[in-house]
Order: sequence, then structure tokens, then C-alpha cells
Amino acid sequence: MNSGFYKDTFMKISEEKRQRILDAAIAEFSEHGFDSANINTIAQRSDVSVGSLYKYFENKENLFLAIVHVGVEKLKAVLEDIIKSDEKLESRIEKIIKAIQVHTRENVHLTKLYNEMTTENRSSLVWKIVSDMENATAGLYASMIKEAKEAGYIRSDINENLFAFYLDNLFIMLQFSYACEYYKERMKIFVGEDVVNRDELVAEQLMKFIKGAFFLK
Amino acid sequence: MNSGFYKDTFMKISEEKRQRILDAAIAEFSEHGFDSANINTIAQRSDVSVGSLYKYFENKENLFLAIVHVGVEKLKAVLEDIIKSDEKLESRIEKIIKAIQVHTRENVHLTKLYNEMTTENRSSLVWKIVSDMENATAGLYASMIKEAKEAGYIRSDINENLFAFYLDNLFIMLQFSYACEYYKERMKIFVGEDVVNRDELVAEQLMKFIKGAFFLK
Amino acid sequence: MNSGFYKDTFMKISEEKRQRILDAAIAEFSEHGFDSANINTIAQRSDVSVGSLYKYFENKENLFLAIVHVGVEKLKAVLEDIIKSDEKLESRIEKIIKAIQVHTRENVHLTKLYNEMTTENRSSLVWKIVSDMENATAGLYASMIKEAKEAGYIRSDINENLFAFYLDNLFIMLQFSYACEYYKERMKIFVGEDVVNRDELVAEQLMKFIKGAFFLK
Amino acid sequence: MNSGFYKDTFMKISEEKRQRILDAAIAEFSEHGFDSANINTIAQRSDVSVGSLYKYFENKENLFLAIVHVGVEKLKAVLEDIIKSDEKLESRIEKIIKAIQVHTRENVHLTKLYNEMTTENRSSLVWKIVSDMENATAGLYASMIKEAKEAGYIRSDINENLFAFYLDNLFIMLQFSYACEYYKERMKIFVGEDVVNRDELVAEQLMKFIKGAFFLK
DNA sequence: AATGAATGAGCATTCATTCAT
DNA sequence: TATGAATGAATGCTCATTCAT
Repeated sequence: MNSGFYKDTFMKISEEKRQRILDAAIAEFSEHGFDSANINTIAQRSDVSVGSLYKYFENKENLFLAIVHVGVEKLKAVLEDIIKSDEKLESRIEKIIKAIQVHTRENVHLTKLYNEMTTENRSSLVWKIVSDMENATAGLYASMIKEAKEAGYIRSDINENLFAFYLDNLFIMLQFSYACEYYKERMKIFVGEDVVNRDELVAEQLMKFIKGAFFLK
Repeated sequence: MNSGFYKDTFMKISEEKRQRILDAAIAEFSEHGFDSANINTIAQRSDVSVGSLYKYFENKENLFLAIVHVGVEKLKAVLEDIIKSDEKLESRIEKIIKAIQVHTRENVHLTKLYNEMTTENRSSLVWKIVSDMENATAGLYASMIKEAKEAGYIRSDINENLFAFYLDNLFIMLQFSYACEYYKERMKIFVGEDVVNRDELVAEQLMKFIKGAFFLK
Repeated sequence: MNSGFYKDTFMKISEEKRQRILDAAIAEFSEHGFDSANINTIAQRSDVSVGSLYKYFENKENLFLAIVHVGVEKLKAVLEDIIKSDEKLESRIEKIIKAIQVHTRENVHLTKLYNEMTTENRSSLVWKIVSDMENATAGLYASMIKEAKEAGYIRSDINENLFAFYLDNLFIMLQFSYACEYYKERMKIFVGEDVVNRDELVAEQLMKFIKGAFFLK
Repeated sequence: MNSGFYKDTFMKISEEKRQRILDAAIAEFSEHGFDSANINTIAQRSDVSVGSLYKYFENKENLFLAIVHVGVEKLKAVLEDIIKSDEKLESRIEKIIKAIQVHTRENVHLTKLYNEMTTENRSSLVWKIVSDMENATAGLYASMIKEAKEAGYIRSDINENLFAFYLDNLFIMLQFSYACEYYKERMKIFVGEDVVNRDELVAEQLMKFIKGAFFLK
């Protein structure tokens, strides 16, 4: 049950306090990156003593991993819900795109964290946590595509693994483009200052892009 | 000529030494990220004294910006060459994909740096340098697509800016997938352990993906 | 109450520890001057960690200003006590001279610090703290003289501000001559090796000098 | 002949270059104090290479001592000229006061340097150079006073050494009050913002102060 | 269990001094 | 003799982690 990143004591405190700590940590880590994030600041932000923080988490790294875990679980929940539904491929993809737009805006910090996380420093540590999700998504996408392919619904001359990969690549970049300053600026350059207010257009065109790639016409 | 990140003295030293410093800095920054990168280590790695390093660069930040600048210029050169050629859209895209595969493998550190750079901390500083390149690429892709659209070569119901954006998103993720540990692992999960040896397949399928998205069938 | 140079935490530690820190700082700064004073040494001397020192004071400068403040307050207390008494001018001056001799010997480091402080580097920062005291003394001396002048007790053809200034000049040099190596050596050259043991003579003659300057005969 | 602070080579360069170096050094040391003064800056300011500077002076300290020496010699020359004249005491003192006002304004840097020099750090090293001058002045003042005393020109109940000492104290403070920021501000507080433009008043009142102290009335 | 003061290793940066040219 | 690039020890300050209360 325990993901191994927090100590048992962390589960003995009130739900509210636990959340305060996680929120503070997510904010701090996503704003400053792992190295510059300050444990003492996280303690202040969450109105908890440093001492306590170290009663709940072995060290800075584990606190980081714990929140990455939380973030991943949250995203996984959102995606699985959609992918596992038995609607047809097209509408599932459409739902994912819209879900990404909503979820990313509501969890900007978590998304920044996800980007931060892919950085060299921490990647090996973090991989243990994330591989799980990536595995899940990768599998789901691939089988979703395979299914559609077998049903003659999409073209048959494609490698479903690679196509799943490219599809997810587009989704990841969409997330970052909505949450991370750098990618947001970049998107504005490509599309114009007001993209951020034109979610439907972005979704519609992305849908068109993907459909073209997948579907027979 | 001088990008403003290094002092004039940096240009007075031997080409070989200059390269040694840049390489050491690129390696250190890409391995540890800006904050954890150690100037003293860079000095040792490049067999130069710390004092000298500070004779060449105002401070840690400027050294970082200088190498980002170098990286960006290098990549820009590669891409512009291809995009500006007057071959047809299809073969230009194909060339870009292949160029990314080659360039990224040859410049793993620089690519890691690019990822590192998109991280919150430094993004505003770095943006000045990179926006330039993003602007160039964005414009080139968009006009390339517009042209093809007007020539009736690709479909006419698309927003060229957004399609250029999605296209570049795929390229960026391809780069990271070849250079950054995290993304490399992820790619393996999606496609299998041996992807890294199957460049042709990756390129071919990506080509198929993109062609589907763009071209009339 | 808080002069603004130390953080609140400084007042939460034991009186004894606080004094140890101030003493160590006063010694170090007065021995080496602001620039060469070593924070790490002050930490060792006062048997406190550097980290703690920085918990109590924002930075080196504030620590310096804090002890200057302490020194000034101490001296001010001594002088005000005497000047504000309502004895006659003559005996007040005599008391000041004796007080300087005693106080300076007991606070050699603080007096050295005062000298150090008048040095260019820090003067503007320090002025805020000291101007207060100088203002007080200047005013007190001047009104003391004015009063005596109006009472016909001393001569009437003098500018009380300038005479107050010259008087204080003599006092300042007396302080330095007892505390600072340079001025001490100088005094020995002027008066002989054993001046330091002849406080009464020094005081008596200075009294004579000043009385001549001020009083009608 | 060689004071021992510079190497022989220093005398082999042009008078003009030598002066440029001394001026730059005086300015730098008086502006920043010994520790913060920067040898490389002195080299730039005097348009001479650091290498050369080290050909002329053993190290930073010796350069400092060399300029102190110059300053002292300059001041000594001014004072001796006056003190050794055979005018009567009163007018010699008057001339000294005026000379101080003029010389100090013309040699602000040197005077700041003198103050800087009395600071603990350097005092023992510096003392060798200055003791010489102090000795000279002390002796001259004392014998000047003794003479006047024996001539019945001033009062006979005074210790000529101590009176010489107090007299010189007044002179030193006058110098500092014209040259050093800290003391200048202090003088303004005592006398008013426009003192700096009222040299005659300052001189006249100081004369009055001293005459009262010394002369029979 | 909770606190938060205390610790001290670690790193960016400066600058006196050297030495190859 | 003159140069100025190169050196690296030294120091202010930060922050993860500990531990006495």
C-alpha cells in the first residue's frame, strides 16, 4: 500500500495536514526545481515544522518522489478512465485531448513537476514511479490502436507501438504547452498570443491532425 | 558577433581550449542541471583554473547562457539548411527526421541541455536566446505548409500554424527520446528495447504518421 | 526596540551567548577592520556555528552595524549621564575626561571599532547609527556652553558651536590615544613612555588647556 | 635614500609614470581601504601592467607603505617649513591652521589615507614610517612651546609635552574634518551645513580656542 | 509526537601574485 | 624590461538534516 516514499507516520496525521504538505511541496518543487527547492520553505508554506517533515519523509528526495507519485496517480486516473471506456477510438482520443486541457489547467504545478522530473538529475530515481504509468498508458494506447486496426477501422499499414508513441508525444507536448512557461511562450509564437483562449480550435485541429494520421479516408 | 554572454578574453584563447571549456560546461550542466552544476568541477573537467573561467565569463549564469546559445545556433543551422531547400514538403520532412536522428546522437549533451532549459527556474533568461530560433522554425514550418496547401498538395481544411506546431512537437519529442534518459526509457516501453537500433523504422513510421495527417489520399 | 540590525531570533538566545557573539564580533572587527574580519572566525570565537550567526544576522554588514550600534549606545549612556547633570561646566568637563579614561580602557575594542568605522568604506552605512549620537552630543555641548556664556561664566566672544566642536575633537583624540595602537604610540612620542600610567596628569593638563580656552581669567 | 618600500626598478622609470602609479594607488587605497583596494585596478588606473607593478613593489603591502611614505613626507614638508620659521608662536600656529586648510583640500586622498592608516590592521607596519614624522612634529611643537614659555610669552604652569600633544590633536581632527566623509558630516552637525565654506571663521575661532589655552591674558 | 534552533559541509566568486612570452 | 593571462586559496553565505526539549 505504502509506496515507500513516506514513513508510516505520514498516514497518521490528519488528511487536511497531509494535503497541505503535499500542496506546499508540489508548489515549491515545481517553482524551483528539485535542487533549488527549499525544505524549510516547504515546512513554512505548509505550516508544519521541519522536524515533522523529517518524521514523515526520510529526506528531500523521498518527499520529491512522494509528490511525483501523487501526481502520476492523479494523471493516471484521469487517463485510464477514458482509455478504458468502450467508446470508439475517435471519441476516446477527443476526450483525452479535452481532459488534458482541463486537467492541466487545474494542475499546473503537477505538470511543471512532470517536466522538471524528466531532467537528468532525478530521472533514474523517478523512473521507478513513472514507468508504471507509462507502461499502463503505452499498453492501453497500443491495444486500443490494435483493436481499431483489426476492426478495419483505421489503416492497417502501421506499427501500433510507434503510432501509440507518437500519439502520446503529442499529448505530452500539449500538457507542457499549457503549463510550463517555456512551452507556453513557444506555443504563442507558433500559433499567436490568444491560443490560450482558444481551446476548442486547438483541440479540433489536433483531432484533425491525429485522425489524418490514423484513419482511412 | 559576440552574443554578450562571454567576455572578449574568451575569444583570445586557443580554439582547442575554448572547445574544452564549452564541452565541459555542456556536460556538467546537462548532467546536473543549472543549480547543481559545479563551476569548480567545470574548471577541473576542462583543465582550466576557476579564476580563468571567471575571466572568460561574468558568472555561472552567463556561462550557462553561452552554451545554450552555442547549442541553439548549432541546431538552428542544421534545421534551416533543410527547411530552406526547395525540395517538396514530403522529402523535407523526411530529411528533418533523419537529421534529428543524426544530430541528436552526436549532440546528446546539448539536447539534454535543451530539455533542462525548459524547466521553470531559468526559462525567462533563456527565452531571449531561444525565442529567436523558435520564431525562425515556427515561421518556416508555417510558410512551408501554407505553400503546399496553396499548391493543392496537402489538404486545405487545416490551420497551418497549429499543424506546424504539432509537427514541431513531434520533432522535439523525437529529439528528447534519443537523448534524455527519461524519454529514452519511455520510448523503449512504448516500442521495445531495440528501438534505439531501428532508426529506419522509427523514421518511416513517423513519416507515415505525419503524411497521414497532412496529405490528401 | 529592535534596531533592525539583528533578527528576532537573536533575542531568543541566552544573554550569555548573545554577549559571547557580540564580544567575538567586536574583537574580530576591531582587530581586522570590516573587510578582513572573518565571519567563520567570529563563529569559532563565539563557539557558535556559522549557520546560527546567519540565523541571528542577515549578513556580515548587519552584524557589523549591530555591534557599532551597541558601542554607540554604551558611549552615549556614559556621556549623557554626565552632560545632563546640572553641575557647573567646569566640573562636568572634568568628569567627562575622567569618564573617557575609564570607559575607554574598559572598552578598548569598541573604541578601536569607532576609529575603524570612520574609515571611508562603510561610513555612509554607519552614519545613520552614529549621527544620532553625534547630534545628541553636539547639541548638549553647545547648549552647555551657551548657558555658561549667558551666565557670564565664560567668555562671550566665542562661537559656541565651533568651541563645542573643538572640545569634542579633544575628547575623541583622547579616546583613540588610549585605545588604538597607532594613536597610543603617537601619544608616547609626544609625552613619554609612561603617559599611560599618568592619567591624573593627562586629565589635569587637558583640563587646564580647556579652561584656558573657555574661561575668563 | 630608498625608503625600502619600492624596488630599484621603480626609480628607473619616467617621473611621469612613477607619479601616475602613486596617484592611482593613493586614490584606490584611500577610497577602499587597504584590504578592499585592488592591485589590478591600480594597474589599470595607472595604465601599467600588474606585472610591472610587481616589478616595482614586492607586494601590496609595500606599495601601500610606499604611498604612505610619500604622503607623510609631503605633510612633513609643509609643517616643518612653518614650524621652523622664527615668527612668534601665535602667528606660527595661525599659519599652520591655514596651511592645514589649504593642504588638506589639495590632498584629500592623502588625508583619508592617513586616517585609514591609523586603523589597527596596518598600524604596526605603518608606524615605522610615521613615527619619524610624529617625532619631528612632537619635538618641534614642544620646543616651540618651551621657548615661548621661557620667554614669558605664554603661561608657565603647563606641561609643554602634553600641550603640544593636545595642540596636534586639534590639528589632526581639523584635517580629518576637511577630508574624511565621516568627520566632515560630524563637523556639519556641530557647526552647520555651510562650515565648509567658512574657513576664516573656523580658523579664527580655533585660533581663539588655542590662544585662550596657551596665552596669559 | 512536534518543534525549530543548531549544525557545518559545500559552492560561487574574488584577487594577490606568478611566469611564459 | 614589460606584459597580462593564469592560478587557486580564501571567504561569505545557504540549506539539508539532526536532536534536545
